[in-house]
Amino acid sequence: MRADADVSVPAALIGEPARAAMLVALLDGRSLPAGELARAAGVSPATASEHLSRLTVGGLTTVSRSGRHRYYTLSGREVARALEALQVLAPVRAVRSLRDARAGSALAFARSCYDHLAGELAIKLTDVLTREGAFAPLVTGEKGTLLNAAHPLLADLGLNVPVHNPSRRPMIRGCLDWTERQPHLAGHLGAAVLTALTSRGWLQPTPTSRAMCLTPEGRHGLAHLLDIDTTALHLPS
Amino acid sequence: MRADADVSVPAALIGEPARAAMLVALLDGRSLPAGELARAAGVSPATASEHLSRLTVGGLTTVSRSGRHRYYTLSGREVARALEALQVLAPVRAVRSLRDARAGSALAFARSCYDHLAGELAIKLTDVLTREGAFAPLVTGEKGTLLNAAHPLLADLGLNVPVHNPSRRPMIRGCLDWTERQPHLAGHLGAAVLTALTSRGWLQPTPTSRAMCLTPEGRHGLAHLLDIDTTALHLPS
DNA sequence: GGAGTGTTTCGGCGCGGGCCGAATTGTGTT
DNA sequence: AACACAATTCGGCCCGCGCCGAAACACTCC
Repeated sequence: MRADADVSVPAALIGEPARAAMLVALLDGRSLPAGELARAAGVSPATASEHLSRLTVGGLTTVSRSGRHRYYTLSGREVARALEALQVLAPVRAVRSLRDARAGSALAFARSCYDHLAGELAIKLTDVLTREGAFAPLVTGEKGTLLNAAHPLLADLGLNVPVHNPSRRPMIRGCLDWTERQPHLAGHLGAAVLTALTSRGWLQPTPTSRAMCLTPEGRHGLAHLLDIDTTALHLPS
Repeated sequence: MRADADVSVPAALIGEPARAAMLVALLDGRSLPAGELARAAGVSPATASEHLSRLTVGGLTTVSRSGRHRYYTLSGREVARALEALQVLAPVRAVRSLRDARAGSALAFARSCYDHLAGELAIKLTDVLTREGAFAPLVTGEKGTLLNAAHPLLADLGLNVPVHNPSRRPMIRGCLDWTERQPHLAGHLGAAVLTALTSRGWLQPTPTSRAMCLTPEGRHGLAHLLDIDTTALHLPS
């Protein structure tokens, strides 16, 4: 028998700008050391340490120590889910500087979202795959249905998609893209696409943010793959 | 172009015990007047009013005035989603009194969850329907697949389920039950089941909480429908 | 119009907690 | 052993805000 659960506890943990910034920095599934998270949140190491301690006690993050660093990571997919659900409710943050605008446009173009790709590029990919019948139109937060596991685009990326997947995690899932306001490809396949793109050097993670950087080879490769002009792919300058 | 959204804003709104209590009270989709929400949260009307004002400015709730009452309601399904996602992360609240225990057991047995049914009874229903092949086993947060639209249990409830549904809302969805730790039936069908049960007087909403009260007729009707002994259905005393 | 009730606004109190600098612990490096 | 660096703990400051009582509105009903 379980009494009522208090929603306010995890919400209060997330509802603090510094902590929220750290959690969002971890949203792509990476493990980051305390110092880096302090910088990401714009607070002193002392403050960050206290916040991280609370987050860990509250079960939102997990620590793993390695040498003199302590790496923090989101403690599970449920945490990422909650953060995404809250992002949908979040107002737009004002752009304060040119630097912010740059960072914003880079993020808007391509960024990692937990373990898959988000942003303009992700939407382009999703659109092409949907239009060409690889899977049914995605719905935010829902499991998607695979229609053509042998779609050439997927094959070109070296992905052979099993028709039936044994794991509990859905092969295809719609994840709301909060820059584009439409669902993009997530789930197993979404993760596989991201790893394929990075492993062939088309996209590179940036050290400071979740933005993914499109390399020149990536630009040509993707233009060919998506059958569009290279100029259609913004390069965040 | 959209800059980064600040997750901490909605989270901070939810991350306050009084406000969280009011939001949870609204989780079943009802509209409640300010005074009732004040009681639900255990604060004075003055305090509740201030909280409700903040929630509304923050876009989590909507007001509609009717006479000298002001009815507040969650402003959308996204809000309910976020609350559910946070509930998964929430720790168990300690039971402080017998009164709490009573309320807890009533809630654990049957309660409304936004617009569908949750709790032990919901799990029983979901189990029977799954075992008998009405739909595939549910996964939390995912769209489910209908297998037998003409299942006798659904027919007995007067539900004729369209095989293809035109709306964007999925017919079947798995929703994590935080008392039972398994998914229960949500989506269009979940909502239809709840209305069917209440409209034939088997379940009655309680004025003060989300608990649903099983009537004697409901007890017999459901025992027959689920093909189990009436004693298997707890009556919250 | 006047009584009664639901709701909001205002003023003021007090606690919680976010913040930092300095000191401390623990772990690699030379 | 001595040093350097990451991370945490401690002490103290202070702002934000949650809370309530009293008063002001707003609306209904008589």
